[in-house]
Amino acid sequence: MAVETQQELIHGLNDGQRSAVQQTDGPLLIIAGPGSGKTRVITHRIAFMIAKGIPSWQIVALTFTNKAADEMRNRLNKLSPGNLTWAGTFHRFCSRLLRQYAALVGLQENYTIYDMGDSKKVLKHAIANAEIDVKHFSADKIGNQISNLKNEGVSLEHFIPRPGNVMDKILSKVYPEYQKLLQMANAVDFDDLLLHCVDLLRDNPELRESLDLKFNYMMVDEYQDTNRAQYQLIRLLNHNVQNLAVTGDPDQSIYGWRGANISNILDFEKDYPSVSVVRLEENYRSTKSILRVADQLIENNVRRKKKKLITANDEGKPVRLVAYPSPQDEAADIADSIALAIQKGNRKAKDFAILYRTNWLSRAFEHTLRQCGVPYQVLNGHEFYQRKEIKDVIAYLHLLNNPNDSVAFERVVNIPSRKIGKVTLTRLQRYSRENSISMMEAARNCEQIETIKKAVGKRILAFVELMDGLSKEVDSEVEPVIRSVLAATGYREWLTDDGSEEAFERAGNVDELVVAAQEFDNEHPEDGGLARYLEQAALVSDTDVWESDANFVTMMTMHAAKGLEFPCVYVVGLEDGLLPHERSVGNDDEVEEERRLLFVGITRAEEELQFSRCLNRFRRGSYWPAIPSRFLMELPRDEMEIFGAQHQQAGMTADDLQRAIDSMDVVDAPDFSDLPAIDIHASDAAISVGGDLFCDQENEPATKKSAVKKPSMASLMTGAELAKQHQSNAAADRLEPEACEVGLEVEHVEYGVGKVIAMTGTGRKVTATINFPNFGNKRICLAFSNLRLPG
DNA sequence: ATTCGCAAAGTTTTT
DNA sequence: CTTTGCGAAT
Repeated sequence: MAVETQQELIHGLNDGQRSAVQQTDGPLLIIAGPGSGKTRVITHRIAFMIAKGIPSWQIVALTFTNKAADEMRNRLNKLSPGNLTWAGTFHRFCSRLLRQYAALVGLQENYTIYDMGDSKKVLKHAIANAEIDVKHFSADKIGNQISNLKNEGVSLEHFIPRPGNVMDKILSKVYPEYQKLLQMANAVDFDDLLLHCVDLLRDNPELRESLDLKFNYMMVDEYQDTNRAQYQLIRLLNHNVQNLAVTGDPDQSIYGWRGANISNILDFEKDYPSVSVVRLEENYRSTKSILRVADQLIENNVRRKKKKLITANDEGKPVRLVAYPSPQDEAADIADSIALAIQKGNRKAKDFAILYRTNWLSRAFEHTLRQCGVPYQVLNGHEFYQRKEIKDVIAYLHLLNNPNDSVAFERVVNIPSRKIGKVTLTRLQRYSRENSISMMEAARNCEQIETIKKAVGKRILAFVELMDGLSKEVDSEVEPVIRSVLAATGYREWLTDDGSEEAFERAGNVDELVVAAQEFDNEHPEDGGLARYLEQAALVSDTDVWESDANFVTMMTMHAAKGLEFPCVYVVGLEDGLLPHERSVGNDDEVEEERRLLFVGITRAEEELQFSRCLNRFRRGSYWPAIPSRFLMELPRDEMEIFGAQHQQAGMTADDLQRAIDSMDVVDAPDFSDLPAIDIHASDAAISVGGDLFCDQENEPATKKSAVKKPSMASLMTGAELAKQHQSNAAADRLEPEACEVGLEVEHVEYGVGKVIAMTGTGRKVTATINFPNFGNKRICLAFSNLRLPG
């Protein structure tokens, strides 16, 4: 019977897939291009192992998101019911491991996982305690450095500051203090979850060996996105027993910025010399025309192993590239197209995805989709859990679960107001630091603190008693605990006190939290409880909340889209500075990562794909001409459909472009789903020619060019456009920062005419000190002001 | 202790 | 142009 099952499991797989499934032992590297049936291979491989007689509890599968893990578990349960394979994210895996061995790294099992906001608060305390002047290194910078160290697997005792390095000198003071505060709070940050586990295994050889044996078979998905700490963890758990299979695609490595090390996958063959390598190159997802676009784009990366994308799928429709006058047009047209396709019955809402580089780009689309009555879901971050009211309630739960959680203490001690203010808090903090105890302990002993008056101490003790009382009510279910907290603190009443609409909405969010907790209780009858609930709340990711079955248009970042697929994909905002992001230009490796990001975006599409960019983009207060993304030059434009660039020709000046923009007739949204396209080929369109506007990166950025707009026929403009025009006109004769010099007469909207008497700063921070006859001297940052020449 | 007002900074991407 | 954070005032 077992043999028959094994046969069934490899039936219908291609050669590469089959060989990956059948090689259950020893190190295995699966290079899997997009849409190559990777998840299928992984699940079938695990089922195959189980069918072979390998105990399922010896198998661990590490995935990138919880969603991917759920998906895997579901599929696996169909192939192999009742199996005990552990599937989950690295962070969850480590979290579980740490709960068990917390004491070995100086924690208690009920430790708290701090999110970024929480860790930042701790960091600020650490910086203050270390008496570091944050003049030239911001707290964020320092935090990033610590995070980078941790991602590199450098724990405190392995950190050796380089002599003469200023940042290292700061880190040598802040890093230890930060870790000390975390430990006192019995808390970890995200990076610590991994790092503590690495330390745990490194420092306890016999434990390491037993776990190595216990997790006999390991699989790691998205291996190209693992960082050094994760790499070390994997190596530590696959030393004696090397039944390790990793899957990944170097072309989809998009997390370098958070420490992902692309050489982890490129060097896998060196790390495990006896490795077998399987390549899954056939794509089952996309049309030929989409794949050619993806292929040609990624060919431009230098640091890469060549790989071909092949598919037996149809040719499909040509990929579209559209230039819109403004983001409003972009959003309106795309929403219209989607609405029309749905209306005509060609598509469902859930067939569409709108992908972008940064989260804020979703706003315009939310607006237009709502107007068109198209249902949508936006995946952005842990937005729900970041709300003040939610964080407040969760903080109470954290404090109940882990009374030493000082960040939670500081958050809720005066919410609702208990007349325990900033000064009192500072006194408690000092006491807690001097005695190396948590805030809660300090509060308990507040009568010992001379500087705290009796009356205040009484209020503090009342709070301590409140929490003590609540902690007795903590039981196996979460929902009743939240209800007790709300009841005992009067939080909800405090929230709705002012009767405002906003307050009402917030109360609604709190209610939603209660419902979510209830659901959690129902779904986790065995393995629930406060600790697990809080762990889950801390480790949810963007895509985890994505509802793949519900009928919504999906909007998310290209990062979040990894691993997903949609029939129709819109990749929007393809402008230099957005993609590639302005913070990566100038660094070749980072630009290559941006290119991979677009590659990921493209390869999400099954049947239809549209790129778009805008000629103007609203940034920092007003509209600026936007340069097309350099990646657009790298696509096979001769086979794509190009819209909206009709007026652009090689050799245009900025003014010419502006005139073209003003007379653009793309305002009436073209209907792509239906009309025969006006096919403007590359030879006709300026963006192909390398006209200096688009291709010559040596040129000054557009933001520095004159932004003069010629008025166009008002009768043809919508209200939004008029508003936009107005704004542009306001900026029309705006003084260019580099034209400003001492002695110049300038005019300010509010202060009138004045004379520049001094200039300070460089780049965007150039500031002029200007003497206005009626207002005296004013310091004005040129990049943000509306200075103009008088007259 | 809270509230108000002004100034500076700012927009990646996420476990 | 917004938001956030800090400082001063009540």
